[in-house]
Amino acid sequence: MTLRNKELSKNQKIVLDYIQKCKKPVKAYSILSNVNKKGLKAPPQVYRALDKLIEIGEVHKIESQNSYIACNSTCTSPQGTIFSICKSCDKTDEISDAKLFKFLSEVKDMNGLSLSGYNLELFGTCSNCKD
Amino acid sequence: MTLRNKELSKNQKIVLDYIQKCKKPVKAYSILSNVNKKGLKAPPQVYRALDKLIEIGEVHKIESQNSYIACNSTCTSPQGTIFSICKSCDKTDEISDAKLFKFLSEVKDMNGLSLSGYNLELFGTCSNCKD
DNA sequence: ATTATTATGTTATAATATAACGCTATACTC
DNA sequence: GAGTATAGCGTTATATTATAACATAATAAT
Ligand SMILES: [Zn+2]
Ligand SMILES: [Zn+2]
Ligand SMILES: [Zn+2]
Ligand SMILES: [Zn+2]
Repeated sequence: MTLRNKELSKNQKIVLDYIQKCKKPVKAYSILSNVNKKGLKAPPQVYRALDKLIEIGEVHKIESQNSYIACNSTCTSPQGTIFSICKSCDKTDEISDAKLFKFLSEVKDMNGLSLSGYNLELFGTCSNCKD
Repeated sequence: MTLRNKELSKNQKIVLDYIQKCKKPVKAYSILSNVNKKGLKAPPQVYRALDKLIEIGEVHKIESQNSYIACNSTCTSPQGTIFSICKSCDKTDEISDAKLFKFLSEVKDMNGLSLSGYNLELFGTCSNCKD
């Protein structure tokens, strides 16, 4: 049983289900208010679920937006993530460009740093907003 | 007169001076308490200065840490930033690897996104912490 | 000089995230 | 299966990060 397929707890399932239904990244307090009817009443319940889901790679945090998005399953490891983010409409996609992954993963001993992970956020305008 | 060399206001100078003195990224409220004696008394004064300094490229935000660091002057544009971050001691360096810059800047029309900027945060262990 | 723009000082509040505590469920191990 | 370790839950309170709003002052542009 991989980390990823590990049995999730009740709250973890509820939070993951909700995030997966969302097209766009969602904020923690928005998750909270949307799963309120499922019994989650306070921030720690959401944040604890998020911590676990992020740890096992089912969810990623979009750092520049303080928001959370479900992994699209194409990322090979939770340690390396790449996102394209539309500054106009917030459309956000996890990118699985092999060349980019390879390039970043091969950044060895950059500045004396022995690399264990990375996060790349690409900003721009999506095709829908371009017109 | 370039954007970068523009005359700064009093509060902007105070905040930039302080950030430049710091070896590591600093938090907004830490800046606030450290420039208190210079007359900045409330968060908006710091955040407004930060907004401007970030806009002109003198300061960058380390998104994963909610902290701020002075530009080391090697980055060509405020729109593309790369940092190496030690997870053990928070040592953070702005990286100016030409190949990496070039590679990222050439990510054209990734996922339909027309790129206007990016931020890459590399995590790992610095040489001091490696032992 | 008039006007537009930018910055300031201040109070209050919003938004994001964690500490701490007592309790419960589950897994492990002997 | 009893004992014990680990992970999760529910709850209250609080810490941390950031912005809204408003009145005033300084600076730049016409
Ligand atoms: Zn992923
Ligand atoms: Zn868009
Ligand atoms: Zn820079
Ligand atoms: Zn270190």
